Amino acid sequence: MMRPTRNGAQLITNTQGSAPGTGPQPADFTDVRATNLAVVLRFVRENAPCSRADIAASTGLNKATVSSLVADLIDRRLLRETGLTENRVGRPATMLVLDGSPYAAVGIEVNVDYLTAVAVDLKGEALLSWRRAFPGGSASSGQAVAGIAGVARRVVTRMTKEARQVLGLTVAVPGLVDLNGSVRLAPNMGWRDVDLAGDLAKALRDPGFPVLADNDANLGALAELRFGPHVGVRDLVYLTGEIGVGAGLVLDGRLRRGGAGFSGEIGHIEIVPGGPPCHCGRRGCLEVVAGLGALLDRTVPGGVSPAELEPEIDEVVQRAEAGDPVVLDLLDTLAGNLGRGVGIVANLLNPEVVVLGGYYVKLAPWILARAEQEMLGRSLAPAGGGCRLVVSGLGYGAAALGAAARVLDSVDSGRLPAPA
Amino acid sequence: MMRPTRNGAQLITNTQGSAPGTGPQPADFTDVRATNLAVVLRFVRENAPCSRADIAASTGLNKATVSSLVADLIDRRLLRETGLTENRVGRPATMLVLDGSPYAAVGIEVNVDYLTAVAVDLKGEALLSWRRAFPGGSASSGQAVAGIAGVARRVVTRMTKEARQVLGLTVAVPGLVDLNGSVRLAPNMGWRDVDLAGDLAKALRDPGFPVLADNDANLGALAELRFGPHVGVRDLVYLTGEIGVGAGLVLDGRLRRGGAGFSGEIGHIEIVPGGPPCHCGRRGCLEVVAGLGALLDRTVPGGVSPAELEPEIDEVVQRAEAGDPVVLDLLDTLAGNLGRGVGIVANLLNPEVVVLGGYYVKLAPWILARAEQEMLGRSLAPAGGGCRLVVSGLGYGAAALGAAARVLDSVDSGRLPAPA
DNA sequence: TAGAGTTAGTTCGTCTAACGACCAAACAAA
DNA sequence: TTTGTTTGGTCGTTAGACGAACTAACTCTA
Repeated sequence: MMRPTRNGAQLITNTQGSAPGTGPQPADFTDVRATNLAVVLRFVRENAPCSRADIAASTGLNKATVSSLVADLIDRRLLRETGLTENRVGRPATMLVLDGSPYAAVGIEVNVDYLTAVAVDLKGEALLSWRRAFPGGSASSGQAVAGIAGVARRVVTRMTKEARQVLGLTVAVPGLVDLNGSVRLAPNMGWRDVDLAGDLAKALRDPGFPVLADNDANLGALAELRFGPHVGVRDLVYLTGEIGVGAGLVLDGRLRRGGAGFSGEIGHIEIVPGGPPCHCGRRGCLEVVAGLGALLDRTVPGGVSPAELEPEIDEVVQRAEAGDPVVLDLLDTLAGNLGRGVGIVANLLNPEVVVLGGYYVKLAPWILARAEQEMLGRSLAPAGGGCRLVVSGLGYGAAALGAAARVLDSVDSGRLPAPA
Repeated sequence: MMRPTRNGAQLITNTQGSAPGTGPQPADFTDVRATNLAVVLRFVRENAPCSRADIAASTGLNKATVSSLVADLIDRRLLRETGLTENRVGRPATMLVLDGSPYAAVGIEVNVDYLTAVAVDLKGEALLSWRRAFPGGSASSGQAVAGIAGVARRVVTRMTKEARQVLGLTVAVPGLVDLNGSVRLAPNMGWRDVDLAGDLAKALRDPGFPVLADNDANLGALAELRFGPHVGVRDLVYLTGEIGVGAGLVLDGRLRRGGAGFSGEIGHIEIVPGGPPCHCGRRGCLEVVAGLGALLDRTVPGGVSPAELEPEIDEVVQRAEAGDPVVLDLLDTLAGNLGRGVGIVANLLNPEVVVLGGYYVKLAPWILARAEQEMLGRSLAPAGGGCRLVVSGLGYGAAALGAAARVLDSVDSGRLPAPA
């Protein structure tokens, strides 16, 4: 059991949604309550099933306070009492778990050719997982928003039928998304200045829950943090492995989105000066020397179509498994370039973990070791500053899952649903 | 006057010094008090002189609460009442200012050839500024620590003579400093695994104030944030311009040190594959293509000695001013390479500002425009994602100043001296 | 089977500190 | 002088964490 770890020097800080430059906000008692409710909620999430006494002992909160907080969370239907402990000395404890049934968090990932929607309960367990073709690349942004809204409505209806209240909806987009959830630039989608979060909220007509949008890599990082095997990790970088390459940065336990929300654009860092041309107009970008487009261009005859990405990757995997020297060589080169990109991240940010997502997962057997070696060789800090390069276990749905995780994060940081 | 900006969703978060992975700490009333004391202190810092009524109106705190908080801060000798307002309708207000006299924050920067010590008061005004030769590169780490301790003792004695209490001491080191203030690697100093903060605290024999150590670029970033013209900026990157090049990262308003404390090592990112060899064993590092060593190697006959850096830079400046085409060409190349490094930072972190420090300041007329152009041309986000490249106005003492700022930051975030 | 011991959770009184309402003080303008 | 305005303090209220005492419900032991 954990020991109490109270610490005298704490400040109440606004954790989300505050305008930049407003400075720290003063605190009052409701903030104390919100903080402690969130502490208990998170403790139960990580330690369920557990008793009130466990919570008190581990958090350092007073037993009476914990009882009050738990009662509040039960009122809000966030926690639920389950059975009693048995065969133990002393009074049996009533165990607490997260209540999975009353709420849902919705995440949607849009991409050039497909759209993924997931809903999870408070525990993070999947309630729904749809994947369907979506003409994101060819439709106008207005049509795309309408399509997303349609899917969102259907998800919400489904959740309502299950008697669940939707706590929020987040959309993951491959592109630059500003801090207001407006897509400033999404080259693959052909979007520019689309107020996705706003338009979607309008299309859903005052949905009664927050609608947000963010970059797919950012949300992938959140998914790793919540659903991946990274207990206690506070500095993590997630790399998407699609046609493009993007990074999501979690530093000191929170997503860092940059001044305008455009952080993580690792794909257009120059890795090979004078290298192959990139659609962005420059040459040798990480994306063209370590993304999947270039790999497929050279292995699959007739060029790459986004809609056929998965079978084409499978073909690469098959040829690699068969020992095709051309493919193995290309993968080794890709791994080297990827490792150089990871090395940049390791030197600049010193994360504890860099997670490879997307199609990198399938290619991991042929690229992971080389990329890690390359990264370690380029890190100034001994042993890469403790940085590990690992493969995501979340599969393709990471961004959508992260979008849902974004909603749960918001709950975990104090935005609780009102009591009934 | 600012408008009240209370925000319902706040959490009390541990702001510093907590072990990683311990998760969020519960809050009690003392945290509310500490938070609000810090809010008032910071408000007065940024708006002095101001009245209690101003504070209440701008922060949204209750007038009665503000009065109580101000009384507390006056007890602690952090604030001081100054005169009354005149010629205004209504009762004249008693104005409040930071009390500059009772405290001092000490910062020391060590380098290969020199040592800088500064002390500032609560307002950030300089009380003392020493710069002296220091055989950091040639002495053993033990001798160096003893030397630093000697200087520190003299600074403390001086402050004590002025009847000031030292609130803390921070040492800036060019190298990898872990989260405990232990220097893991400082190639230029020839140090490895030197527990600088610990040894120094020991040498000062229970000094009664915290002794910390951190990387010079990190502390330079803090100096810019506090003393530079960057009001409201929450995402800032500072680049040191010495023989080596390091970065200090401020993201979302706080220094981000990475998982082990080794963030910001931009100097050993490969910028020119197959470029000139670097002392780290690799080639084409930013440090050798945009640092000052390479520049001086090619402009100053007979190689570079750290002790002669300043006059040698001056010679470069003179030759540039005279229009020496060789020097201008070298500076242009350096600027291009620097811009490529800044472009990486802009793409990955999307800061609002990148500040060039150290000797880059003197070279700015010949490198700033080119570097900025290069950065903008490499940023995926339009207009560099709003990133500006500017020159530091703080001069060479930035790291020492930042070390002192580190102490003030600690006060600003709630670690207040006890009342008398 | 009757304590004795142990653990869980509640009740109740205390205390901290923010808040709202009110009030006196001190000025300018009429 | 009167009126209005602004400042800053007092006082009672209130939210909510905390500590101690208490009850509940079990196991263990004699």
